[in-house]
Amino acid sequence: MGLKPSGEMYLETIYVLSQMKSCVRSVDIAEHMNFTKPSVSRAVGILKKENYISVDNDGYINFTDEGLKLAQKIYERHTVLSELLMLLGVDKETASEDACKIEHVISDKSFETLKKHMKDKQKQQ
Amino acid sequence: MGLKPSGEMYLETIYVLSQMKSCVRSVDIAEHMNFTKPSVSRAVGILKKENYISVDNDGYINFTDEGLKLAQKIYERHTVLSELLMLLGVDKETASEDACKIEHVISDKSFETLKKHMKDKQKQQ
DNA sequence: CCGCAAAGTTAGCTAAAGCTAACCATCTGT
DNA sequence: ACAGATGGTTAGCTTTAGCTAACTTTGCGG
Repeated sequence: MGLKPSGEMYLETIYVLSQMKSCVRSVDIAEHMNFTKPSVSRAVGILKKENYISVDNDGYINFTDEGLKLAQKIYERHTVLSELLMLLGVDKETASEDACKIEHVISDKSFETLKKHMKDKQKQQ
Repeated sequence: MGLKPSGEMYLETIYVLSQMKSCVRSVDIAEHMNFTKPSVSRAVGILKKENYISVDNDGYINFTDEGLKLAQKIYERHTVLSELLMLLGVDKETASEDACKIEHVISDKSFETLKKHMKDKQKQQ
């Protein structure tokens, strides 16, 4: 039935971590998000049950096709939104924080519009 | 401790209703937001307890100074954000829906930046 | 005056998503 | 070989914010 902001946040974190290190475990997520192990354990269980990730016997997490697609989508939103805010003069810290919130609630339609606007703006500068 | 998105949404709704009709009651909010009376009853109780509104003996709702200020702030965010999205080409419906979500999570800093950008954009067109 | 409709409240359910405490299973170092 | 660290899970608490069912209060119409 589609992920909630919280689930998307976990997925995005897994994506980011998977680009920084070869293998991602629950404990890495907990560390990175500053959540407790049980919280992560449950969230990972849900992502697995809903077929966004798989977890092998050693506790290493891998995306399913659907999971990867969604993670990349969220991550793109994050980067585009924070770049856009920064382009307009918002400091990096704030831009990233706000992008983190907006990325989970904005519609595809609005996001694509903003993305196009950002590209144009980027060119003309 | 500051209102959550849900509380802000109620406040904004009261503000909008108060501009459409002389008096606002809980049942009007319920009608407008498509929530049940008990849900609204609790929310109104919280807004009252936290001093954003007062409710007189007849059930009519009025803002406190703080409540009005916050309601106007949220409402301004809503209008500016949806105008901005529309200016960039997003349809009214979607723009309003997205504004509704973003208005509760964006920082003052980013909002003011976007607002300024919108004004500029508005002028040059 | 009786009865109904409208407005509000109370009690209690649910789901989401964080938490702690406590436990289990490995793996490692002396 | 066994103690402790590391990683994960289970059970159960808390808050938020929606819901239904059922109640109270009030104001009318006939």
